[in-house]
Amino acid sequence: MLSNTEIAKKLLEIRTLMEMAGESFYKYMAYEKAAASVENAPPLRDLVAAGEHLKLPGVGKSIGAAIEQLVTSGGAEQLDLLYQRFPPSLIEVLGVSGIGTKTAAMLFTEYGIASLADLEAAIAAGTLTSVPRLGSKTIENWKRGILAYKGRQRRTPLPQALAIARQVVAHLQAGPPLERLAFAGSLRRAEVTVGDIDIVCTSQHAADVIGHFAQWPRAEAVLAEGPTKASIWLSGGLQIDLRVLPDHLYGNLLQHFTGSREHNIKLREYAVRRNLRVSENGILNLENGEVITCTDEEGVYAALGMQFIPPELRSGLDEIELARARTLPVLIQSADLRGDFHMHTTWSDGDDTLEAMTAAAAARGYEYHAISDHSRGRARRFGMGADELRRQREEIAAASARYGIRTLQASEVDILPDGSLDLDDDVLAELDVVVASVHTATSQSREQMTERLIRACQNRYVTILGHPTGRRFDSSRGYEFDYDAVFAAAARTGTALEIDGQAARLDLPAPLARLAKSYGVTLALDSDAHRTGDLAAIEFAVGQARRAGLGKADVLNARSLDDVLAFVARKRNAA
DNA sequence: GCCGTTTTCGGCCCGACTGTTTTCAGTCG
Repeated sequence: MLSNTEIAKKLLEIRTLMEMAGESFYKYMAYEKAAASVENAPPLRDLVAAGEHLKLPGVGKSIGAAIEQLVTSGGAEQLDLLYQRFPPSLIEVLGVSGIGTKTAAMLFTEYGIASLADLEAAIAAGTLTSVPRLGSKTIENWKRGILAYKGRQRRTPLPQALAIARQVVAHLQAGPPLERLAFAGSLRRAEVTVGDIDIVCTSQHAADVIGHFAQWPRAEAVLAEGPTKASIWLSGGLQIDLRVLPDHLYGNLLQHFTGSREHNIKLREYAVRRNLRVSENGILNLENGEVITCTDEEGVYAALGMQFIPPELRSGLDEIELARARTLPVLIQSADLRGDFHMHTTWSDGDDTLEAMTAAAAARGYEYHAISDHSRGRARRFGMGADELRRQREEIAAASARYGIRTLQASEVDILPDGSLDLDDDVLAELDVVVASVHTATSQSREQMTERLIRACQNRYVTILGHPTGRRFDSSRGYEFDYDAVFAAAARTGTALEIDGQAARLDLPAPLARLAKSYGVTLALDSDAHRTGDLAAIEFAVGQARRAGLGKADVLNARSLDDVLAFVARKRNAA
């Protein structure tokens, strides 16, 4: 079963092959728009089953049919036809930076180059030296591009990219004077993974800033270097783009570089209908030739007659329509959070003591937090049973009093393969909060996993379902289950679903959190910290929540302690 | 191929940088 991301990839493949086949620009661009739409949509498998995929923006009759085929069979008629003209292996040639569809199509039809291996062989044999408009510099760039392609990791997880971005910023700030600087692109939109790092800044010394940037010692290569813009490559293939403009254009610049691409296209299409041309250089009034420049991003959206659109919502779905109607949701913010329900200590697999974690939680200004060490689980060395929990309770009371924060006792209890829990109900009943998670038997069938999770929701003591999909960037793709069935069960039983902010997880991902909200589910944003320094990972959970369009009312830990305890009690008493 | 707060037909974002060029096509974001 193909995931949304995989289907989006197939649509982009169709788009690329159509361009090579000489189809019209707008025809293949429609596939690109549809692919972006699919990325942010709820699971297509379920949409297609309900016939609702045709409601996705950019998906009409033709593309809708292709999506249906991809969902049911994993392939599409149209793709097969295109494969008759161009081999699938030609796609990898386009992965080489500097080679686009025109060049790839030319290399294939004129020189029979059908794969990356063919291209390497042709370069080595020198057969391309006689090709018109192909000089030695281009060939050298391709060689470098091939190396980068081979060494390139997949898209970089957001937390990792952010750490690198901060190092670049430190380098930039040590250079020529800057006025304002910000992360842009997918990093600012809090996408779960980023393809490259975009940074914008304003300065009166653009050329010097660019030069300083290009000389960053960690840069493996400088891809492009112009008067206002440069791109570098790090070893491993991550690309960093910097754009520098004068400060009075900061709003236009930030808006432009934050994207997404689809958001900008839609925004500009809308602007054109109002005789306005939007770019990073300002908003040009096509009627009177005046240029509106904006010192902040709010000004850009205001000039277009709409509400400010938070970066996390700029996906190109329906945010522009909502902003025009002034009906965008008011998104949750970090400052709204009053606590964190998921963290570990040295009582189980955490690195820091309960006291240290409590002090750190208090230092973040929380009203409450929950210590949720693991249950004993299968062969877990430090997991906690009834006795350990009882002893831990005394330590919690002492720490809570010392740091002036309400420390709740929780457990991250394993959901066993049959959906029962690793601790007995009478033990769970003594806890303030219960986070239930799947850690074992993750290869169960979709049906088994669905049953298992629903049964966990039905336990009156389960407050929160932890990292619900089980995916991890470093190891696991996660397990499959029927999202609709489980989310409906969570809503029905008053069980919250977690958005786990741990760097390797970010689970639930935003499209699923959005789906959960549509079922009326309450979400809990957690750090899943195993050391004091990781409590800040809750920010990543906030990012996903914002992408999902969640507001304060949707988030359990944006509520007061009394309201949280009432949420817990309501479920316990309802059963 | 998709879409509509002037349109169900006639539109469809915008600009920077590179290489190989005497004016621009291709690529990229």
